Amino acid sequence: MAQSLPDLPASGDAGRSVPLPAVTRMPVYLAAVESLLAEGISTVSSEALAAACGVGASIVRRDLTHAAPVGRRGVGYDTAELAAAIRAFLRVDRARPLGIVGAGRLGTALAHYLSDPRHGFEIRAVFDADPDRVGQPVGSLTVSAESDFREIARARGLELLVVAVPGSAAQGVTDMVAGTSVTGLLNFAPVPVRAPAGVSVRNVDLATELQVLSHFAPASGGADGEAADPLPANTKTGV
Amino acid sequence: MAQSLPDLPASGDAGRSVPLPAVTRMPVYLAAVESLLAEGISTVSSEALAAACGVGASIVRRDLTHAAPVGRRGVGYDTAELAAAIRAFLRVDRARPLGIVGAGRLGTALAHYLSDPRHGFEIRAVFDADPDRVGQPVGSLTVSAESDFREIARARGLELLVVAVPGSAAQGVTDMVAGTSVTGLLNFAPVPVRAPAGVSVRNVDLATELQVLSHFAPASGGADGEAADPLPANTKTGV
DNA sequence: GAGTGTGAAGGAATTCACAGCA
DNA sequence: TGCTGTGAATTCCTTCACACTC
Repeated sequence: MAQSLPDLPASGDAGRSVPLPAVTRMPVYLAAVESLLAEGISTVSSEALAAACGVGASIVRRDLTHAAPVGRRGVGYDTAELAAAIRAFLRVDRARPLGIVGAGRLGTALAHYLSDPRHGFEIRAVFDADPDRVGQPVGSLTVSAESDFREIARARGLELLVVAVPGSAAQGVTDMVAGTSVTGLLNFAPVPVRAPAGVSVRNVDLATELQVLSHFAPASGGADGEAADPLPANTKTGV
Repeated sequence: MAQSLPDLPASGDAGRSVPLPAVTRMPVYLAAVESLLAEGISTVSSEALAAACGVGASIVRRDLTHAAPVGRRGVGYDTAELAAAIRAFLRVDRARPLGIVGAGRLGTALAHYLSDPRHGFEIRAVFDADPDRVGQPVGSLTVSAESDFREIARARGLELLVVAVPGSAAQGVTDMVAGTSVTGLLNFAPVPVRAPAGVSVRNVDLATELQVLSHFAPASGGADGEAADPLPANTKTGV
């Protein structure tokens, strides 16, 4: 390192971006801090937080200086302040308008789960391509026709979209979001999708998760010489 | 909290372990290769596979030498052979016996989704603590009482367990698996669980995933100076 | 020539260790 | 003294470039 050019690392980009692994840990911290808040605890140390989240203390400190630098030396972090800072970092300090495409079993399960406002989201629409499902109730909402997506997305200001449709339909749904207010897409369909510019995509394939787990889980009763290395601690998101 | 202690590095283990990021990419490769197989394509290059999976070609080669070293120089990878090798690596070369705890909306949705044998799993039991749900059908199975878990798990040789119960019940369910044939646990409850020794845990919290996505998805229409760095490509599992 | 396997270089994230503030 | 914030060291993963095989 230390080549001739001192800085100017990311050309033109002012981007002081937080490492992705750190971002994925923030919701874990947030959940832990909210739990402390609920118990009336007003201060927490990096060590205590680390223990609650199953990570090292120094990584907690580094993460928080990146994303929520509200610690006080010799004291710790004020829980209320820290929770607010993390929520702001994750942009869930206001409930974000959310839509779900696919009113099948998975889609409706997600709709009910995410309707808890504590998660930071507000479900404003559920769509389905099947005419039989359109008009059916899901929680306090009514299923809308997928063909009305663009209009409704704009009208209701949807910012995030959960895609819970069959794999064959996923790319089509993804293409729909171009030019709408949607800037993030959580894809549960078991196929990769290419998103329009300006839209972030995160894929969550349940079968994939299980297969990864499967690798680390030996057949039991196995007196096979195979030791099967352990899964390195808090893998994956939610610790 | 983490499950297994951070250390205890599989003592005595000669440890030639594949990097975790590489493991998480294997299901993606597998899906792509199976798709090629279905098209009757019998050979694939690292470059072609990389393009299909949205990663670099050299990482594909490195991953495959780690986990499925079946390439032929100057030729490429035989798709059938590669698929078999990856399945073996992930231990899904035989359908793995799987149980689901929690027959609520999410649990039943997962049950139906995973009942497709192509994923490499065979659902052998669905449990619930609610007596009203016990005896109800889920697909071709009948919901069993959670209190019968240990007995049924042993009898049916369950190796993996999907936990789809409320957060308050997750640790209790996790504790149940001690001493059974279950060696892997996929936790959907939004709380960290500590697993018994010898059991790998992977947490998948849907709210967490959305919060991570939320960070990368700016409020639309935003003329806010905030540029919001883009999500670094194929984050998370499925490509 | 085509394309894998791999040492070596490069970069990113974690961990260490301690300086600095309350 | 207690605990955060942070340069420096370390470890891990990725990328490069090419030797080697078909």
